[in-house]
Amino acid sequence: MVYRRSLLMEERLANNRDRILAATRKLVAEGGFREAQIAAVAALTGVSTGMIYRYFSSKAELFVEVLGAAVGAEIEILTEIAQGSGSASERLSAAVTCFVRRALKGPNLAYAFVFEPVDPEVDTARLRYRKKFGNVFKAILVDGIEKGDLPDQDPEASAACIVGAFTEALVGPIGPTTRNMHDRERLVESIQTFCLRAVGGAAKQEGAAEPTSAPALSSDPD
Amino acid sequence: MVYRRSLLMEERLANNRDRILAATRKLVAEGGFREAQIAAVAALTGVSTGMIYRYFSSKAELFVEVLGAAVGAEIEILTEIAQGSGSASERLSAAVTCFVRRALKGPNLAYAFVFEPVDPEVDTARLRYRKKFGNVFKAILVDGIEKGDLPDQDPEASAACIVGAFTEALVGPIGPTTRNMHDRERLVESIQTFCLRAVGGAAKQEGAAEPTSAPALSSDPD
DNA sequence: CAAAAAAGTGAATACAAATTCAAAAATTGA
DNA sequence: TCAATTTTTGAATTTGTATTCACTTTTTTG
Repeated sequence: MVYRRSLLMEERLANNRDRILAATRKLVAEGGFREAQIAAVAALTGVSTGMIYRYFSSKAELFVEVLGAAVGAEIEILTEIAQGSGSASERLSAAVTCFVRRALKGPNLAYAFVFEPVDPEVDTARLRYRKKFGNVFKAILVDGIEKGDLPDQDPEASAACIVGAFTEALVGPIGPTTRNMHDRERLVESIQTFCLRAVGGAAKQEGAAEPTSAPALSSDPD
Repeated sequence: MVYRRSLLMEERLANNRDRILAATRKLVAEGGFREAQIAAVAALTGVSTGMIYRYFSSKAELFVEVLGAAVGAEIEILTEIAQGSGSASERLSAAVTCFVRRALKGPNLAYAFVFEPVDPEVDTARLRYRKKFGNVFKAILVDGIEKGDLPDQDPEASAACIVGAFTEALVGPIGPTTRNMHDRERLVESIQTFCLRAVGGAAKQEGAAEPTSAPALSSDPD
């Protein structure tokens, strides 16, 4: 053989993959999964449609990976908060606030990731991810209940409720509507209070934790 | 003209329409919107595909109508509870419990109506309906806040949170999983407690209201 | 019954997008 | 530069349904 993948080529391939992912992510952020057709992704990436299939075996796989990356980043941030110091109530407040704020910053992407209908395969993945979000909250709850910080309750159910609560409260605002900052913060607070009270936590504690790590639910990952 | 629609024919037409709706509903209940293709609906109804288009201008319209009917029935039941006597807390508990129980009875249909991805037109309708559910709860909250029964809060946001909470908590159980009665009732209670506490309501009051009207979130509307 | 009109049929068509694949371009090492 | 090999291309194919429409059947009334 006279051809063996050079290092340079190796790099380019990896680079291509990343560019495809980035393009998909951007399209999803702008117009939801709906707008991220293979042809569009290819065009934005600057390659042919066939190329996409060299890197991803199907559109669903591509989507799942994009979804997974974005969600993974969020989970990481939340997990950090969940494992931080402070009472369960404080951590819960911080986590909810953090998630909601970030979602409001990248509304389209958040909508796509949380709600937008795609195909079954992607939806299955989404369900898994939602569950993951739930687990972060569940951990906080379990800890709080154990320490007597929170009243006894089914942490599984409560965690699901929490995820559902802020998620649904976001659907409206998350749409094309561009709310102003004031409204947003008000919403953040409403949701936070709701969730905290829901699990029987102590009254809120403003200005807790909340690391300001890299944005992930906004279109440009700079 | 030598032909004018007789009363009998009029009836048959209306009957056909209903049968199409019923067939669609049944298919959705069994396999989600996914399984309710025009061909399948036609077959189950016992008519040709072309017939469907005599009664509904598109599949989306058919779906929206099915969705609307089912949701409308639920809304009616909830509204009755919301307008009933009793404290806001009691009515809220009753409404949540009622919805969750009914959803658990017809899991597939509930899933389809609450979550299953279809097409944009249907999804838009679904959003509207979700909002409607929210409004029922909002009414209870506003009333409760006014009467000093519940602490001050943004009823809009809280209502959305409530809908999101029980909805999300249902997703898991709503799947193919067939939980037993005990688990179910436990879930119902967890959700109810969560929601009630979330809005700052008084501790629950077992066995309140809950009219046992006709089932609607179960496949057969007998 | 016969003609007029509507209801009903279902094979053919339209369609939108994902996926493939034969050919073209690019890369590599001698 | 050349031959071997891989990467890339994008038009053609596939796929799965929704939708249409020319035709058949039924209904109605004179």
